[in-house]
Amino acid sequence: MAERAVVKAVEVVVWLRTLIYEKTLSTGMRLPSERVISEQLQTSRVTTREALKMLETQGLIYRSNRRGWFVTPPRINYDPGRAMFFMEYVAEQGFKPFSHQISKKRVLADTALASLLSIEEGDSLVELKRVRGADNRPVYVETILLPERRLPGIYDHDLAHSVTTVLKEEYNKPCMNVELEVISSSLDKDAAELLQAPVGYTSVEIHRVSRDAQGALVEYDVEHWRHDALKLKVEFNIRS
Amino acid sequence: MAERAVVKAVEVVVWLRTLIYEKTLSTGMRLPSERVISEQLQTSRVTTREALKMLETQGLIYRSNRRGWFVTPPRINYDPGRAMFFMEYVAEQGFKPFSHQISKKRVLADTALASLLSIEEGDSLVELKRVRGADNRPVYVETILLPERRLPGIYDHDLAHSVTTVLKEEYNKPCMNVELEVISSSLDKDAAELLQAPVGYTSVEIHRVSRDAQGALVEYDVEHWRHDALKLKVEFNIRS
DNA sequence: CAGGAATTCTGGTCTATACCAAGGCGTTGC
DNA sequence: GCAACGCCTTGGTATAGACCAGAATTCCTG
Repeated sequence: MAERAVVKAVEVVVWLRTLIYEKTLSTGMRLPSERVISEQLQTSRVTTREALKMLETQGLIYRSNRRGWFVTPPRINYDPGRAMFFMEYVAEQGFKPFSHQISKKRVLADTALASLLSIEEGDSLVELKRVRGADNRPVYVETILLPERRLPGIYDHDLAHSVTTVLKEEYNKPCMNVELEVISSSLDKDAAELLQAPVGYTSVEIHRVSRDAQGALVEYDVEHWRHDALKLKVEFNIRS
Repeated sequence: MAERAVVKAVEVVVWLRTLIYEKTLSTGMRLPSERVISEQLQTSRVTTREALKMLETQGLIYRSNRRGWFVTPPRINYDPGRAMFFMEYVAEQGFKPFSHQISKKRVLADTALASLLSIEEGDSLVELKRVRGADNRPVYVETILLPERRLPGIYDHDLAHSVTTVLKEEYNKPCMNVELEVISSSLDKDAAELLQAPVGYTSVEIHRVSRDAQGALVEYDVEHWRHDALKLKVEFNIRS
C-alpha cells in the first residue's frame, strides 16, 4: 500500500485547489490555519507551508502577515495603452480603487538617469511615490519622475490624482508614445511593507517611458505590482 | 551579543548576492552545495534552501535538477512589436538560440476557443508546440494555433522555423496588429519538464493574438517563459 | 460600559535529522 | 576501448519540535 508515488505537498495543493474551485473557499475567505490543515491531511507544517507557497506562486492564495492565508481576488486588468487613469479603469472593473501619495520631492538626475531619460545630468526631476490598490488591498507601488525643465511649475500642481490628466490639460502634453519594459522580480523591503506582503514576494516590475507628440520625454515611471494582482494587456501595431 | 535582529536566511541571501555581484560567482557558475553553504554560515539546510529560493525568485540563481544551483545568465530581451523572429533577435543579443518542435496536429475549436478567436465553433486549427532557448537553456514553451480555414494548406508548410515568415511570404498576411496579455503564473508539470524546471516554478505567461491588415485573426499563441529569462519590451502609441 | 491587560491563535523563523532519487564519475570487467 | 555497475554527491521531500512576534479576541477592571 501507500506508495508515495505522489508528493505529499502536491496532495495538499490539490486538496486546497479543489476547495477553491468548488467555491467551498471563495474570494477573500480565510483558509484553515496551517496547523489545522496539517492535522487534517496528516502531514507536517513544513510540508503544508510548501504547498501553500506553491498556491501562492500560482496566485490562487495570498497571506496577510500573521493573520492567515486568503483566497486571492480577481486580477486587475491593466492596459497602459488606454488613455484612462487608475481610479477609472479599476472602478470600471467593479473594484473600489484607492490611491495614496507617499512622498513628493525633487531629485537631481545622475548620469545613469540622464542618459536613460535623454535629459541633462543634474536636471531637476519631481519624484512622486504612490501606493494604489482596490478593495482595501494595495496592489502596486510606483515611483514617477517628471522632468521639471520641460514641465515648469509641475511641482506645485496637485499630482495626487492623475499625472496624465495634468500633463494633458495643464501642459497640453498628452502622452502619445509609450515604451514599456516588463520583468518578473521580487519585492524589496520598502515595497513589501507598502504592499503588506512578505519581503521577497514575487512581483512584476514595469518601467514606463512616456513621450509627447514631439518625442520628448514627459514621464518616467516604475511600478512594482503584486504578481497575483495584475493582468497586463497591451495592443499595438507591428513596426516593420 | 548575537541579537538575531536579522533573519538568518537573509544573511545567507546577502552573502551569496555579494559573491555574485563581485563576480566571485559569475554567470553560469555553480554555487557551493546546500550542505557546504549551511556549514559555512552555521545554519541549517532548511534555512539555506529558503535563502536560495529567495534568490531564485529574484531571478539571480536557478537550479538544475539534482545538479546544483547556478548563477542565472542575462535575460533575453523580447519585443513582440518588432517584425523579427526568435532565432534572429536572440542571436543579435549574443546568445546561441535553438528551437525544437514538440508536436504538430489538428484540433477543433470548442466554444470557448471559437469566441476567443472569433472563428466558428468546430473550425479546424493547426496546433504547434515548441520549446525555445538560448545557449542550451530552454527558456519558453509555446503553443501556436492557426486557423486552417483562413490559411488553407498551412498544415503542410514547414512551420518549424518561423510561422511569421510563412504567413507573410506564403499567404501575404503579415501580422499587423497584436494583442498581448501578460500574467505572472507558475509552470505545470508538462511545461516544467520541457523547461527543465521544477513544477510550480514562477513563470510569465503571454497570450498573443495577431491579426492581419484586415483585422482577421491569423495566429493565436500562448507562451510560458521561465520568469528569470525574460525582459519584455513593448512600444506603442496611445489610443485615445 | 469602555478601556486596557492578558490570553490565544496565526504565521514566521530555525534546528536537527532522515531517507529518497537522480546526476556524475570512477572503477571494474569484458 | 567501452559499457555496465556501483558509489558519492547533490538536491528533493518529509518529520518533529521549538520559540518568536504580531493580530485578534477575551476577559477583567475601574
